[in-house]
Amino acid sequence: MNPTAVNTIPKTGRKQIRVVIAEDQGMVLGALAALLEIEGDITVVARARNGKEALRAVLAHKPDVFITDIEMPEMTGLDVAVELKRQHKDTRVIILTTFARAGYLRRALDAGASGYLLKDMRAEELAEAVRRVQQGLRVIDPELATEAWGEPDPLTDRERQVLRLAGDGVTSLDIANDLGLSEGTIRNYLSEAISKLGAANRTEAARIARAKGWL
Amino acid sequence: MNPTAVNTIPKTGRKQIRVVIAEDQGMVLGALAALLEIEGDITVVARARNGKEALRAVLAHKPDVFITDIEMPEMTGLDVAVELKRQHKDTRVIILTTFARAGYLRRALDAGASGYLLKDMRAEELAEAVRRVQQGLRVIDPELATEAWGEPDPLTDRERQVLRLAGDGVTSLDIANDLGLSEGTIRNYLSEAISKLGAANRTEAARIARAKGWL
DNA sequence: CCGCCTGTGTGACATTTGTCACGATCAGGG
DNA sequence: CCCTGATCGTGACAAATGTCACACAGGCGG
Repeated sequence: MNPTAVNTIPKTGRKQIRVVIAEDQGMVLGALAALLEIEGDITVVARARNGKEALRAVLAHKPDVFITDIEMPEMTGLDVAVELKRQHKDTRVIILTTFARAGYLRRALDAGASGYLLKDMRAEELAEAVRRVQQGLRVIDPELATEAWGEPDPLTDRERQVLRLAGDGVTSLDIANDLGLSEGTIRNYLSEAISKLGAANRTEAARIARAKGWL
Repeated sequence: MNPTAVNTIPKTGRKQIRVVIAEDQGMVLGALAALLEIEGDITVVARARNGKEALRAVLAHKPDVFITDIEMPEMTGLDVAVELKRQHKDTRVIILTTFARAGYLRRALDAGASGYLLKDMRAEELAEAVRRVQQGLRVIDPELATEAWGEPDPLTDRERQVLRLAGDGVTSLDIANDLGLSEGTIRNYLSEAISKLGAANRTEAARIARAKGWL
């Protein structure tokens, strides 16, 4: 069974598209590389298993396209994108992630990413997206593109920070000591966050915020 | 050992190893298939994106090896393995998952799985594992193999059930109504679970239990 | 300069949560 | 038949949590 064997684009004709891939799960990283390599017109010049490694690889190889996961050790894929933008590198960035969260997409676009794909799209679409992006087009998952215009994150930085800890079961008092604030203040932040998110308590609030990609 | 059995397997010489893959993320599914196909001695005869589809595919194609994710729609990879065992099918099962949880491994072995691999292993190891498993060997992630013999799940069914809800932010009273019990009873279960897990509160307890794969 | 928002803090109060001690029932194993 | 463990319950108490009202600082836009 070889559905990907044939494709519209000539495999050998023009110059190769050079790609760097970053993904923390080794199995997925290797598999994605294999997937792109069999396309013929795409070459994977480097692989990275965390954000810092990825940044180094992109700076060193100056690929046409950089494909990256978001949640990685050391540095987030979004952080890497931001850094590349800051340095005015012209490598195009494709975010490839599990999470269909409006918050992530928004941050990705702010970071100048050219693509935002979900891992549960069809595998064939990845190579196609690489070609499109290399030509200067944008490739955004269609469902997300609309949903993203939904609700912006209502939380302030402090509220987010406090809620993240509370959601892991850290106690108000411990959070206060961690951040050098008073316990009452922490309770106020949590109360605010709970009401903004329409939750019944800190745990539910954290769950909601996480689901929306705000944490 | 049989003289015809070769250690270093020639990529083309022998008969192909027939494989079915199940994985809900299309991108990963396609990529894994590509990864195995380039090995030459492995053929992916079918792909599935959920548990039921996977079960049908295995029954229809009777492959040598069945590679499956755990967390999938419709039916868990573990459920599929259990069902195959129940029907005395001799397809070998490899569980391929993100989660290094002792609880999952234990259940996988109970379900008669021949392999338990983590997605963050090196990609090359997958094909090798397929070959080993087809020869009747077991392939278990080494770190897990030891850790799994560590702690068994200390929670009772009720405690697990209650903790799962509490971890999502459901209130003691609501849980009580849900399950038709008294609120005090719920608090007792939670208190027990918290102390068994060495946590400071329900939220942390849920986090710990989830991390261990007990929820 | 005047609001307005965020960040920070206090104090008071009601509710929820966590702990303990104590029972009762029921099933299964030795 | 007795012991054990899981299940379910009550009552009481201490601690954590959630809500409100109020206050004061700094910054930013109008």
